[in-house]
Amino acid sequence: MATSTVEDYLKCIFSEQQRSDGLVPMGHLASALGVASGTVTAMVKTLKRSGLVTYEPYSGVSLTPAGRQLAVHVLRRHRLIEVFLVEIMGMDWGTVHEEAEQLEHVVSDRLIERMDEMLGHPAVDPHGDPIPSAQGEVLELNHLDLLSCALSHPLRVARVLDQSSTFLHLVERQGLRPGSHLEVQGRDSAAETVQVKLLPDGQSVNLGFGAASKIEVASSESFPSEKLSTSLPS
Amino acid sequence: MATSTVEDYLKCIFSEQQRSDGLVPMGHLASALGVASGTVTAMVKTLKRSGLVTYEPYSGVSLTPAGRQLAVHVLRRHRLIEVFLVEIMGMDWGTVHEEAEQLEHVVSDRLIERMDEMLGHPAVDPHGDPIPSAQGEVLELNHLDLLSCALSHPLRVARVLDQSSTFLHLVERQGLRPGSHLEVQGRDSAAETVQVKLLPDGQSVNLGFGAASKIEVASSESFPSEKLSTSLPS
DNA sequence: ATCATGATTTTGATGACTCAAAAAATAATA
DNA sequence: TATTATTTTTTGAGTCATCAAAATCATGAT
Repeated sequence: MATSTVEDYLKCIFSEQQRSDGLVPMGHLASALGVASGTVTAMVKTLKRSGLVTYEPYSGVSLTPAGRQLAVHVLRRHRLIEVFLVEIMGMDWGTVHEEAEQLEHVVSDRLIERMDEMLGHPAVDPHGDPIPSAQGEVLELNHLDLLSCALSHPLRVARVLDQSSTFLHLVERQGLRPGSHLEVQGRDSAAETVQVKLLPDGQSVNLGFGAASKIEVASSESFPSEKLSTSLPS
Repeated sequence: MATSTVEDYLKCIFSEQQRSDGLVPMGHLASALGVASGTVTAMVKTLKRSGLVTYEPYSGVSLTPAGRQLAVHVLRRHRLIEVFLVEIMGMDWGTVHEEAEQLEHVVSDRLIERMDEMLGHPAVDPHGDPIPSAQGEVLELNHLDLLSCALSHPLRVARVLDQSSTFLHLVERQGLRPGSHLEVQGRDSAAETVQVKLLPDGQSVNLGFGAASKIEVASSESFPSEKLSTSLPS
C-alpha cells in the first residue's frame, strides 16, 4: 500500500507535469509540497525504487504508467469527495479542498464508488476540475481563460484553477463561481486588468491578469443543462 | 495535535478501562492494539509526558481527564461516522467499523457536526453503542445480556458488543441486529447454549454462551419509537 | 523464603519522513 | 572562458512508531 506521503508526491508530480510537460524539476516539487529540497531528492529515490517515477540525478522526475495510475486514482477520490461534500453535505466549496486532502487517503474504494453512484457519476468537481474515471481515464478539458477568450461573447465559468480558500472566496463574492454567466468587456494590458460583465444583472467587475488567468470559461451554449450548485457555508 | 496512533491508544485505554475499572495492564493494551509489549511501554511513556495518562512502571495505565476527553471525542467521531455510513450512505453495518476506524482520525469537526445535524443527533450507533455528546458526556447504558435477562419476556436487541464483521454478519443472518424483537426461551448451562425465539415469526435460534453474552437487550417497551434501520450491503 | 512463571521494561535496531547546512553539479552571465 | 548564481544532491541528525530479544520485576507455589 502506498503511504499518504507517496500519494501526495505522485499527485503533485502529476499536476506539475500537466503544466510544463516533460520532466518536473525537483525544486518545483519541493515548494509545491512545502518540504526541503533534500527531502524531495530522498523521496523521489524511493519512488523510483518502487517503480512509480523515472528519475535521473539533476534532470527531473516524471511518472511511470504505474505512478500515473496511482496519482489519477487519488485525484478521482479527491474530486469525488469534493463534490460529495458540497452536494450532499452542503459544505462551502471554498473549504472542501482541505477536507478532501485528508479524506482522499483513507476512504475505501467501496465508499468512493458509493459516492459516485449517489452523485450520478459527475464529470467535474466543484472547481470544474475533471473527475478521472475508475479506469483512470482523465478527460482533457481545454477551456480558454479570461485572458485569451473572445470579447463580448456570452460565456460561462467552467473552471477555477486555484484551490486556496482565499481566492475561492473572492471568486464567490464576485459571483464568478463555476456555472456563472458573463462576458468579457475588455482588457487593459497596461493596467493588467480585465473588465468582466456578470450576465444576470450586468454588474461589472475588474480582475488583475493573475486572477483572470485562473478563471477558465466556455461558450454559454456548450453544456446547457449542467448546473454546479454550490451551497452556502453550513 | 494528537497523532492517529495516540488517538488509537487513548481509545483503547478508554474501552479497557470500561471493563475492568482502574488500571489497565500493559499486556491488554498490547494485544488489543496488536503491537509488541515493548512498543506499548514506550508509547505510554510519551502519553504520560503529554499529560494524557497516569502511569507508574509495572502498575498499569489510566486516562487523565485530558486523555479521557480526547478518547471520548474520537469515540464520538467514530460512532457518528458509523451511523452516517449506514443511514446516509447505505452501507452494510457489519463493515462500517473498519471504515470509521480510518475516517475518525481525519474528519474535521465541521464535518462531524454536519453529520450529527443531518442524522438528527442520534443517541447510539448501529451497534447500539452510545454516542458521546460534543461536550464529552457519555450516556451509561446498562442493559442485560442474553445470559442474564429474564426468560419468556418480550425483548429487543439494544446493543451488540463485538465489532468484528464475522460476528456481525452472523448476528445479521440470525436476525438479531439492534432493534430486533425476541424472547429468551431457556438456557442450558451444561451445553452452554441459549435458546432464543425471534418474535416476528417465532423462529428459534441457538447461541453459545460466548455469543449470547455479547448481545444486550432491553424491554420491548422502553424505546417504542426507536428504529435503527440497517441497510443491506450496497 | 526461594524459585519458577508470567508480565513488564530495556536495549538495540529498523523504516518512513523530515530538516539544515555543506558539497557538488548545472546553468547563466560577464 | 571564467566566474557567479542557481539548482540539486549529500551528509548528519532528529522524530515517531515499531520489533525482537534480553534483562528485570512481581507474584504465586512449593
